[in-house]
Amino acid sequence: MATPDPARPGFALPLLLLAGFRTLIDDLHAELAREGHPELRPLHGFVLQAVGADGTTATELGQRLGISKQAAGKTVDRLVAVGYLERADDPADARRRLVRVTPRGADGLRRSAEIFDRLRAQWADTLGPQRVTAMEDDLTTMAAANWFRLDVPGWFGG
Amino acid sequence: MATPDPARPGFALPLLLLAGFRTLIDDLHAELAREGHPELRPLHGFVLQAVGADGTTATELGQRLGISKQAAGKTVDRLVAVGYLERADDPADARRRLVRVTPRGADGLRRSAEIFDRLRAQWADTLGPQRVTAMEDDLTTMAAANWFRLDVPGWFGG
DNA sequence: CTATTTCGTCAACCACGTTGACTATCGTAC
DNA sequence: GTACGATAGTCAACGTGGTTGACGAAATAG
Repeated sequence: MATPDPARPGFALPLLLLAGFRTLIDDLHAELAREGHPELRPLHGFVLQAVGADGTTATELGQRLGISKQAAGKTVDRLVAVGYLERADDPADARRRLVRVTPRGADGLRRSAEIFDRLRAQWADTLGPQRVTAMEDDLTTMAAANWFRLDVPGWFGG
Repeated sequence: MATPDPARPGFALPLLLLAGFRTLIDDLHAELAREGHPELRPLHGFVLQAVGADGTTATELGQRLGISKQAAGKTVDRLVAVGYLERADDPADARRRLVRVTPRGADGLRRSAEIFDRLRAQWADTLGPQRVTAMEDDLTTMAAANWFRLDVPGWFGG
């Protein structure tokens, strides 16, 4: 299983995509930990990104991430507990609880983006810029429908 | 978040790799369900693959998958419950419980491989065979170290 | 004013992973 | 032949990230 089986070419591709993803994510978080964000877990970056600069609510966050509002609420709880998000009352609607990125969360987000840029540059150094662009273009073609879906029902606990 | 930000090229790559992986896995399991394997969950295929034709033990399976023997044992429990794996005593060592793929498990595995081959062929039809090969080669270069690691510590429940 | 919808939360549950502790068995060293 | 260390499997407790169902409080529509 550690090496591709030439008689089964199809099996290699999903594993390679997962391995590529994991490589980037692992490198990102190793570097984030070095830069003062050891608490930031892989999912958190995507959640912070989805909350955005304007803030949002748990229900809306769930819609953006493709998960239930309850799951979104629990994730927000964890991010609040580690200081990356904060909640505030909505003066215009007492049912809503606004979720906002804290300064620390914004710092983590900014560093994540910078680190991803550096990692992409590393890939471009090794493979050549046009190969990386080709990979992005091809994946966009084949996977556009799943681009924004972060939930993985049935995959990681469904 | 639904479209890549040109100012942040690095952010797109991991999301695209994840989306590509998910696309293949989702398509695989949609087709597997159609072919009589609705119970087969995404992780199961990798586990069956890791068990292999010769069978193994829970501890060895854990080592192959990079997870603890306890986690491997629980996963085997689930696969046994749905009929894809079976346990047997090792006549030569009463401590060991051999784990083997059942005929149904072998059928699922064979179909998975065939479906992956067809999906790869679809990608090759759309992108051109040399682009798919290039993607595989490039991912092998960048992600070889994570090729066989299926565990995602800190990612999906760590 | 009442009926409906929406937001957030609580509770129970599942999948998948962890660590620690424990039993039973094997292999070896004496 | 017995004592001992290493190994296989399991149990228990827990953490993370999901699910569905139920419910109260607040907004909105009639």
